[in-house]
Amino acid sequence: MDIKEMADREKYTPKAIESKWQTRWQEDGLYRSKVDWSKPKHYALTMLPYPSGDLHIGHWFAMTPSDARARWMRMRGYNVLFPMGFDAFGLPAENAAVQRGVHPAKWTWANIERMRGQLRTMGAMFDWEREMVSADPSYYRWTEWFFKQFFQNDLAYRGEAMVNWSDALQTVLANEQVIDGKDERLGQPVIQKMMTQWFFRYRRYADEMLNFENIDWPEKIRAMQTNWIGRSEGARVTFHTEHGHPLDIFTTRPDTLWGVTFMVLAPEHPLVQKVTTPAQKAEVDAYIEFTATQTEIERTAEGKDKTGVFTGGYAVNPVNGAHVPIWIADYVMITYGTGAIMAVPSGDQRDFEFARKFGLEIIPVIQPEGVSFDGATMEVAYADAGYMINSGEFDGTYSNGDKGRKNPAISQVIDWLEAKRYGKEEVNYRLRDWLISRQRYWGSPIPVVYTEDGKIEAVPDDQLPVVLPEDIDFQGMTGNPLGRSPSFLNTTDSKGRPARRETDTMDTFMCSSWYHLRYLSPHYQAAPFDPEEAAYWLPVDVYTGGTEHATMHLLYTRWFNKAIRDLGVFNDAAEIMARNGRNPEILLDEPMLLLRNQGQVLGAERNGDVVVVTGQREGGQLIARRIEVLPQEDARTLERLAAAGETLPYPREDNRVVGEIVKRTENLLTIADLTRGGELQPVEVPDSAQITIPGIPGTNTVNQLKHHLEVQRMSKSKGNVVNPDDLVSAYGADTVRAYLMFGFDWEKGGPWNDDNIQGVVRWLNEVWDMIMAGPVAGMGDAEAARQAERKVHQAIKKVSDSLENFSFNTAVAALMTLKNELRPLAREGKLTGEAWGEAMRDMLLLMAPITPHITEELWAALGLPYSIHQQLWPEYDADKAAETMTTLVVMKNGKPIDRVAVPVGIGEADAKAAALASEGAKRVLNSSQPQRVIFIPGRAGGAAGAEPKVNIVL
RNA sequence: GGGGGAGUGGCGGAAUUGGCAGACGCGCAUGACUUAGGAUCAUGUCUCGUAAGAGGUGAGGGUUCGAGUCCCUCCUUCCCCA
Repeated sequence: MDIKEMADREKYTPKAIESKWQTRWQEDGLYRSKVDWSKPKHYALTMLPYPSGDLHIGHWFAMTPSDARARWMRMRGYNVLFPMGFDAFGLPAENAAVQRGVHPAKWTWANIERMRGQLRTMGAMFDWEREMVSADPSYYRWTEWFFKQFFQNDLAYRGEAMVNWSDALQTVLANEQVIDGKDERLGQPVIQKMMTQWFFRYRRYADEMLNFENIDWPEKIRAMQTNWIGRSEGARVTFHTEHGHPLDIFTTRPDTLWGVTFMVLAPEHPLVQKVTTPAQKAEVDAYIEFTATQTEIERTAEGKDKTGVFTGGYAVNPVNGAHVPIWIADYVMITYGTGAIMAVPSGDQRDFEFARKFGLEIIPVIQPEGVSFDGATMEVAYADAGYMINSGEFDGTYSNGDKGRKNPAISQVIDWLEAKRYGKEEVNYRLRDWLISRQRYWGSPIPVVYTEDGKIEAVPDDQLPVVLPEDIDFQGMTGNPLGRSPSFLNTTDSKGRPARRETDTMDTFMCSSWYHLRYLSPHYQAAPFDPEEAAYWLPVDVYTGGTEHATMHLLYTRWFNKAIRDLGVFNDAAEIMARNGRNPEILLDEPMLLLRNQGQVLGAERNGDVVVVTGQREGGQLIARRIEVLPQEDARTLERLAAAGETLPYPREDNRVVGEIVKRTENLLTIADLTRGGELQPVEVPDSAQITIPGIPGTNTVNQLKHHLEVQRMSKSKGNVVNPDDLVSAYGADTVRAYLMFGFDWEKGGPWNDDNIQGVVRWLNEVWDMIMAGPVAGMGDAEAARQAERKVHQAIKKVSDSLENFSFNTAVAALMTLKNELRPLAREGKLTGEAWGEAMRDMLLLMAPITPHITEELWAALGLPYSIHQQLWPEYDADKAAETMTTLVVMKNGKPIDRVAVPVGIGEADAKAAALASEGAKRVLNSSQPQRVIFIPGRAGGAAGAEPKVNIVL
């Protein structure tokens, strides 16, 4: 080995060591996870990626901290399962086929291959032998099987429904996939269409899904799911038309029934034709036609102008016999409740606005004490607590503003309605059944056939999976691709007669609703999962991923789990569980016990140009004559001077503005003027203005001026994508991992920032140098050894607590602090070889989950036995972490005024005496007597703020 | 309009039960070593003040010996739902 090589060896070169250890770990099966009932299990799961072709920095941000935590659990003695796979069905593959002529399967598998390689560079402890790919027939065989289970047990049905149809995607979408009337993928308009589709009985588990008692999920997700399910308690009440047709409505406010002054039907309501009078018919028909062009969002937007048409018909209110006009209006949805509402304008703002617009009567029925409402003069609806009025025998009953039976007025009215048979108590949900049909190719087939006589038959189990055909031409075709494959389409039914296959495929959320089960035994043939594995590993202990799945994946997967539990799919596993002393009653109700969401890494912020604008004042704004963009260095210098409050080379002048462009709208610039303390200044740029930009010769235009960009999602078109591969080759995986954990609040995320990574680079270099330098010969010092031990144990506590709480940034900070503490001790030769070795050893162990490669390399360099990742987490010892001396903080009225060194655990009397004797106390007391002296004892652990305090109250 | 977050230095961000606000890091400043420095090392770095000291966590009020943390009012902002 020559000198250069030796020098290189002494430097930390991640590239050399990372692939070496990754290969070794894989060869040794270091991360294989096997059932072992003698050890406690821990199933850590992070949401699987869609194989779009390239790993994104967001994947690293989601996965590597989860990996660190899984590794930490493993070091604590848990048998950890941390699998990875691919959510491989979906539209992008099909789009690639259409656009580039690549078969979706080919495109998908090539991407998977590429992403596997990228995932490996993370150095995560994924057990690749448990990998699953949802587009693999060995996987979707069981997706189909689950569909059959649902189909055969009345959880899946074919139904006619108004669906969201995307012309751009040529398929229907679930409500969750439609945002503001547009599809969430392309942002193209979605229209309403009546179609026959496959549904799952999503509502069947609505109430159970509202219960989060036994799971630790973020408040935010629970709120979103609760909101999405939208349970409302109330009553169904039957009105009748004047012709005697029953007309059911659902209301959450039966206590306001006496205030009904009109009814509103959805334009699609079947009774509309029956109640419409000949005189109104033309107007009604025209309105119905108009409504059909509106999206649901447009129809229900709260601020919008109310529209509607009188049908000419009347309904009879059962509670008081009143005849009220029947209207139709687009804000009533045929899909919600009964498609008809009773309108109580005095108690509902939308009804109120409608009534005012069309001159309908308003009758107040709930009135707070001390107020007297008059329907003719009310200005807004009143929906809060009050006493019932104008309500017959219920007058004077108190309605407390609550919903459902918690409101005594509602409760009494419901009982009364039921006794009189006018209506009955009912619960309604916003949640609609799960629409799973997609008119696409690249998804799991729906294993049913249509017989000649129009019956639906499930494909027998021994014929599963129904495999996607290969002979599809994707280019230039519209409509459902499977319908174009005769080999697929034509089949036979159970009696051997010709039959036609279902050509819809399943929503990919179906695939991702059970992937955590397939990881348990991806090669198992007899069932979707091996009950022996399930009994041990289930449920998922920690699930991490993004909030964007709150009402979709995370709600679907809960539904799926409950449905298959009730179908007995878990029965064998439950039995084995019980035999091993685990309680299946609770453990199999929910798929994931604990959920945590990471935030999003956003594109880097971009600075705007710093400009010097001269021109003429006109009113508040400057009309530019000349705009000069400053070169980068000058701009930075200027900003630095301004930040430091120093004199700028440009004094403040009325006809000049100097600063960064923070916004530009057409020809109007907004500039944070440095000569005016950053105050925002509007600057108008006429075409005649002379603009100079360094490096761009010739005439420049206002369009070339760069304004400060908002922090935003990374995307190729915005040119702000951070490529993890580039980062890894520049810094190494350990640095990227540690930086992602250190530089952000993990649950929050934030804009990417290149500069801050330097801190992590220095940290790892210093750790490397410190250990490679070996112990420095010197006099071993007992106090120094004690100090090293103390700092190590304080770090054990801090790092453990941080990882436990997903507070990855403070875990890294604690490790950096430990390095800072140990380094002078090591360098000055104050530690014996033994004390040094112990401290380095523990420091590496604490770092191992976060930076697995460098720690493995240094572990080996210390001559310790392979592998560091099979070692136990150092045990925290509070005695060893304890300090002997601490700082007593002397305060005056809660503000620190002095500090005194005192022994840890100082008693109240001693502390007070020491405090009163301090210089600071003498000064503030000035020989007067304090009113009160309060002692706050120190806390254990050596954390900040744990010191004892004495507060002197003057 | 309803629900859930968030607001702390130039920046990313810390701060168990109310108990030294600004850990850790970036950046910056000064110095050292260098042919050189976008390397490394040392020191400093909330604001005002030469200092003693005073002030300080979006604004205002309250509870408390003591509030970033609890309560009330308001402002800004992000997300979800309508």
